[in-house]
Amino acid sequence: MATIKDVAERAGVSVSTVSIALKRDPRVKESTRQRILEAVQSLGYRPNGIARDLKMQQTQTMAVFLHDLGGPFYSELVSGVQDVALSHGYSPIVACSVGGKGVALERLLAENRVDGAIILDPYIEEDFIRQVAGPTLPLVLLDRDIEGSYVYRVTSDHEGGAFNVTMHLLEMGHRQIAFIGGPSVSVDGQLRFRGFTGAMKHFGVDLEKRFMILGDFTEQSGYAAAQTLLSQSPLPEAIFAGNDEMAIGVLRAFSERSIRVPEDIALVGFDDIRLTQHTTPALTTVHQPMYELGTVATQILFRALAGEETIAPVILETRVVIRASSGSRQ
Amino acid sequence: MATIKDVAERAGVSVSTVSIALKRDPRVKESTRQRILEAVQSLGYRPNGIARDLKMQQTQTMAVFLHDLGGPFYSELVSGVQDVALSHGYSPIVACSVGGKGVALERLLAENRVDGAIILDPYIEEDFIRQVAGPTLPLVLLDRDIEGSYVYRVTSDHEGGAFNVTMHLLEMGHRQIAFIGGPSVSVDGQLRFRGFTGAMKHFGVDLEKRFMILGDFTEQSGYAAAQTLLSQSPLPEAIFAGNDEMAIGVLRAFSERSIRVPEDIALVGFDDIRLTQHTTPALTTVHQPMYELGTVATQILFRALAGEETIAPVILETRVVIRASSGSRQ
DNA sequence: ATGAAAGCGCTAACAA
DNA sequence: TTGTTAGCGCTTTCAT
Repeated sequence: MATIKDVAERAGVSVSTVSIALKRDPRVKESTRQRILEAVQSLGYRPNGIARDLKMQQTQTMAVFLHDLGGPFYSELVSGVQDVALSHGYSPIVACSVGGKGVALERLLAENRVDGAIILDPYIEEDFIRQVAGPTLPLVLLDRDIEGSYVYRVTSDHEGGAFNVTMHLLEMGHRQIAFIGGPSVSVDGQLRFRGFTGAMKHFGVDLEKRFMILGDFTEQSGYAAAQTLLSQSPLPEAIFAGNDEMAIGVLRAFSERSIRVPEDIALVGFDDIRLTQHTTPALTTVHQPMYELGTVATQILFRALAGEETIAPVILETRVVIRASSGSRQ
Repeated sequence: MATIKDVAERAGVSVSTVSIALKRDPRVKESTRQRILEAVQSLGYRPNGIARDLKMQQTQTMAVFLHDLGGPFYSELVSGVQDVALSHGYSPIVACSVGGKGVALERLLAENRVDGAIILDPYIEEDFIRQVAGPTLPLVLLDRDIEGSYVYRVTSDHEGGAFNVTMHLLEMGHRQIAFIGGPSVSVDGQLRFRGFTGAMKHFGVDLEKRFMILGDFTEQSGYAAAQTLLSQSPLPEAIFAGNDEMAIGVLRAFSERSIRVPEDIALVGFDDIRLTQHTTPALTTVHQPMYELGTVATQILFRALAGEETIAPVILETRVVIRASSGSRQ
């Protein structure tokens, strides 16, 4: 691999001349620039980014950490990030935080290989985040509730969305409503539950303990939750699944037992993943503005990078999407 | 940010001692190691990965380039990559190759910021790939047909899969079969077309020009293709959409016009994305082993990194998944 | 068991 | 307009 030194020798100039010539600095004469360019060409020289990063003490790179890439709307989030990052001359890279005790986390965050990061992963430990964040590494957390310096927050209005979709069920006349929750670490799961209970209280409806089931946001766990519900009749009149994945699991369990949605029981989810439009019946759910989440988070990251220290947490609006699964008003 | 030098001073030893002590080298006495560890602790020292990368001339990091992260089965691919990479002490990072003329591409590949990469993107230019690949940067291409040194190839058997699923349609008695192709740059699209024509020829069925339509693998283009077909009756007896996305577009167009699948017309896709199980009717398609694609590609990358120069291209088996959309044999 | 010193490839202040 | 030089933070011989 040719280095800048090789180019300098070949062109008969010093390294510094090559360095500045390559950034089209007008200080270097056009004729020498040409010679340098030829040397670059013939040697197949490409600058070593790592050396530059070390010298410059920054990488122009930011990371997005996702718990698993499979998440159904991550692509939109990442587009949002990418659009903003590129406009600042940054390239975003995406890494999964799972696997091998977070090798990628260590390597990218703890070892300074990126200038900042956006994190959407309930499982990354709070201590680690606090430790690693700093003036040279601002961190924007999505759907987390951690305070700390150089730690910023953006979230969707999970509570509001859950409140509204629960109100929708209540307005449809349902009272016996089951809730299938997410894993306890997930703040968004907790907020959705708060929204649910809030609406129930608002309508003066008591919660039934046996209708509160814990899942883990997987289709599997939705399926299991439906089994649990089925084993202890009578069924509730409606189910609010903490996310669409679990709602789809419920749907599968019900279709196996020929229980009709929404005729026998209404069902709503949360997230508005693409699949919800294609299930039978199509699923009523709550839409999160994922693209915007990405852009807003990235904008905050750049403000932090620019030196702004305190930035208020941002909460983005969600929107109830009514489809067939919650029944039709007659 | 504290550096190794700060730690050395604080602990009253030399930089080199700190360096080796930190990798638990037995040469350094336990008592000094303790002192060093304390210094690390109190200064909050974390090694600078970039400096190490520069010195070591490698990053222990590999990249996966995807055209867009949204791709429905990328997550499985990435899991496969991750599992193998981690076992080699590497962390994979994922980057989108689109946007801003491939800033990420430049930065990660051309500037040595990763030790190797896996590329799944028909749009990245062949020249760039050839130029950038080298002994210090092996590249594994998925679904591409580029020869070059330090360029390796893995692909699913698109042609075989397409052949088989077309045979399935033919065996169901269909003869007038339309094909909706992918964008011309995509080798996999071409191979699927080859498989299709191969099966048609095998059955001695002539292709009708008006039934060959070009799409671009988006749902949109499938919808448009269906419109085209509808505008020039009679309809074919079956449609082979080059991928599931387009098949879903076709389905949408047909449902709007109340054309029944498979009663009025049979339909098959390709890829076996998750959605195909949930469409109405469920979609017959061809399954690609995405996880395996990831593991195999990564293994090849590490063989190349270990010095193996010529590695034969690998082709992985695909499998026809028969569901309702292709009709039932009576 | 520890330290001194060179150097990875680049940039930028300062000199000439 | 170009060259000299120092140094980014680390690892690693080679001395001691």
